[in-house]
Amino acid sequence: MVRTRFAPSPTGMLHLGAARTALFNWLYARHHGGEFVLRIEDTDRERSTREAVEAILEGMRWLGLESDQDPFFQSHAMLRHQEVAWELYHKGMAYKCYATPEEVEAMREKARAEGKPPRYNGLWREKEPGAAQENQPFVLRFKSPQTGETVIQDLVQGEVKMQNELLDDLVLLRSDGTPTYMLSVVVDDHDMEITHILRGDDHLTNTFRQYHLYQAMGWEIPQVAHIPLIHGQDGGKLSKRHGAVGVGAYREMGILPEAMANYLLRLGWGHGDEEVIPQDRAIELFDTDGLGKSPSRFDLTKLMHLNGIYLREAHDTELAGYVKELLEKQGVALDKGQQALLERAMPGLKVRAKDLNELADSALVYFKSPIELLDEKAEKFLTPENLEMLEKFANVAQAQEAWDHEVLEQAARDFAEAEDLKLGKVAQPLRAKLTGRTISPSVFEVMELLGKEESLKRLRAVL
RNA sequence: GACCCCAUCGUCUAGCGGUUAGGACAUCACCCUUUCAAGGUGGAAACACGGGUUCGAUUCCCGUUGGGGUCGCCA
Repeated sequence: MVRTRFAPSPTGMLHLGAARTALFNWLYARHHGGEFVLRIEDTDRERSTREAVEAILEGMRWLGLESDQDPFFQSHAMLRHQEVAWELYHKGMAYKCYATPEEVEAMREKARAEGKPPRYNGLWREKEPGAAQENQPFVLRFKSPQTGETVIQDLVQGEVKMQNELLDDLVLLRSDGTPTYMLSVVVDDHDMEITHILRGDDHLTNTFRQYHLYQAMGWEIPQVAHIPLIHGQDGGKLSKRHGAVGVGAYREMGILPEAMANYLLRLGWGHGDEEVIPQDRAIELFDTDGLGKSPSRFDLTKLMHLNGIYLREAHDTELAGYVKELLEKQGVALDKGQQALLERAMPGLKVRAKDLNELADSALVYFKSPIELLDEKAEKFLTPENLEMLEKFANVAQAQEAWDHEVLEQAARDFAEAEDLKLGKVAQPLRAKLTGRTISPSVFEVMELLGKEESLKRLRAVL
């Protein structure tokens, strides 16, 4: 059975790249009817924080990427990792290295100077510790093969080769006895029976070193797929200087999780001409053959476009729920009647918004008075002549028996004709007076939803 | 610096030896229109370069250039 994992280290926000990796792993498992698990790689206790774990879980929940098991914390498996390290040692596949960090650094410098890859030179590989090493600190290093080449079959990159002499003897246990990342991932992926690893291609070179660890333990090697990283607009690795990199920030920008997931899916993965791919369709289509080999740039504009699409297709009840919350945050509480109004107003509002914040703001015309909302552009429409004209129109409106947008629009058309005005010359001042803004859904729709009483009240109010 | 990876419109991508090189975002024009959106129609826009292989290369191979990644007792 297919089993994938997402293994973030909890040192900050849920990065967009990480979110995409999580999404791919989740989709791969779902597509193949397998399982998806979350492993928190918190072995660096200096940098790992409780808040970061929360942010990751929160982000995953938001994106709808539920895992099939409770999150596994790597730090809890430390004993197991050490056990494997010592097993390797007893099998003669690892050795104690007494070189100090300074000595190792010197080796690197020397190699660098010789134009070779900076690496540990294997000083203690065959050397037996003498009396001088008694009670001295040491690290446990893995005996990496020094000759031949390693070939891995990557689901995305294809066949990738590496000369083994380029690999140095990686540290398995630090001088304080704690396991390193390189050891822990391998042990955990094996113990958790992970069959497929989809991760950023910054891990590609690690794969060669991990390969030999699997071999040394006689373990089966999982399939790997290294996906190119997400870059910023300038082509560099996506980082803070490109703007928001945490999914939480996009949530706050009013992005719908469905849109975020769809956008992330299409960054580095494609299926013909399909652009709008909701979750169930994504599960149906996703596989590694659709993954691209070249890095892609993050484009906020396209994300926003997709958000608009999902916004328009979203259920009015759902959107009204989001908006209600956002309005409450700004201190605008809605009673039951207003909530119903909000939902009815949604079709007219959602086609005009590109994110939830805009949507919430546009809904204000129904809940705040024109005086409160009045902006400069709208004010310009409220000239003495226009106000006079609107007074006349108020009488026309009041005379209407039925109160719906069609009737009102026809009344406005007739009125405009009688006054020898274009409809726009009536509608725009009307909008300004009614909403305090120059942008809103159809004024006639606004009037219908506001109701006759409220509409006339606003129309006749002295600003 | 060494090693590894990548290279189609500005961006995301389709293409898997023979296509008028397709779609989407953005952009421009027009239409619709009470504003703003949405929508409709149309336009401009790409195979990085140089060698091969082949009857024929965007597609296969090599090199150049450009970009990215990795070289920790971080993960």
